[in-house]
Amino acid sequence: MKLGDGVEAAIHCAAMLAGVDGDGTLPGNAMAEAFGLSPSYLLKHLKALTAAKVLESVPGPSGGYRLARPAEQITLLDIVLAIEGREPAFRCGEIRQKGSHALDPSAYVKPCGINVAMLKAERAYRMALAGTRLSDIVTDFTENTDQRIVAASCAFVAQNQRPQNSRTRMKG
Amino acid sequence: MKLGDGVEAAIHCAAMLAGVDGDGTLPGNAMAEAFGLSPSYLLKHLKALTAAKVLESVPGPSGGYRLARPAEQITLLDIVLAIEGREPAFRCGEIRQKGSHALDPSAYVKPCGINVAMLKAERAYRMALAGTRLSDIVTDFTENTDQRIVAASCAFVAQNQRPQNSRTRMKG
DNA sequence: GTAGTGTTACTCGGATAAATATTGTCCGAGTGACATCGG
DNA sequence: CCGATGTCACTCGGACAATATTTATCCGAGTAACACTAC
Repeated sequence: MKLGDGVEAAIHCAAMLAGVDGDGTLPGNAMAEAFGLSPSYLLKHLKALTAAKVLESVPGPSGGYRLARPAEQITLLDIVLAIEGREPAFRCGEIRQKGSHALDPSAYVKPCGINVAMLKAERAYRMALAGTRLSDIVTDFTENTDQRIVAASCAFVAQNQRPQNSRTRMKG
Repeated sequence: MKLGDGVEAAIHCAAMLAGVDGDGTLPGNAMAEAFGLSPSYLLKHLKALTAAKVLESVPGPSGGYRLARPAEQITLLDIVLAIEGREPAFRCGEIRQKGSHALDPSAYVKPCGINVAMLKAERAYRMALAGTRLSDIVTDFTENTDQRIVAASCAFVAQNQRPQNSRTRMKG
């Protein structure tokens, strides 16, 4: 029951990407530096988010990552599933029919009650994650966070974002 | 986000232990054989359950394991926490202040909103687990399972349980 | 026949290897920007 | 001065090690039953 460490990084990056203007992008390298992570490792997770259609990637200079859809349409569940995989945490190994006194397979047509209970709990977990949109995270961040952090984050985004439409970045 | 494989075994064992008479015990060896698991490995998890006060262990011949309290007072959450550990799956590494442009620590007094959201979801998960008692599992098992399985399980328990009060087991 | 005693076999408990998943790193493919060259 | 072109640097993407966690195993400590002996 240990959630991968990359989930935290993924959500932070997604929240930061929600702050870029228009369809501009933010390089993974900049985000890694912003959060003190090894760039190569963060790329691994950003790649997973891209494969899950949560982010879009733009190659080449002035490339980077961008949200694949508005922050209102991205939930924490999307991000968690993209990083941790879509299959449930509890996988029933059907050990009830693995024992030495196994019965005829026809006896095991009904699902294992333990599996049902565990999956029910996990469904509650996913429901709670699905109920939190990325835009909620951003709103809560801008409202209930020390304004120094908000200002610093906005400044960082403004300085590192790469506009995509016919404009080059200004340096320094 | 992968739940340990021992959780399934632990719940099955606990449900089986709920079927022993009085304060009789069931050896871990028998349960391992019943579910086709390696005995030495199952002992590890049973030990964890014992340390968490979910089970009680009786050493010596005619010893074994027994529920530490009635099945109505044991929830799936107790078992899961005993096996997987009590700390939450999502651990906030506070990467927001690990970056290169870290601010004064006084800016980070308010908790990270992402951490709050994740912990809220996990609380929902634990609430669902806490809402399912071991007695519910047993009831659902006896009512909504093929009676061949129920009969086989009861027979196995009756044959392998060790009465604890001044009576020795009858063999064969 | 009954009580005491020593042995034995069975139990759980902790410490120790193997396997797997996660974490971390590196190198290669692709692309747009920049400088250079020609008109 | 303007446009085309070649080079370059920066990006993401996938393949490759190191570490941590989980899984599996073995051996030792403890205890109650059993057999034996003495009374």
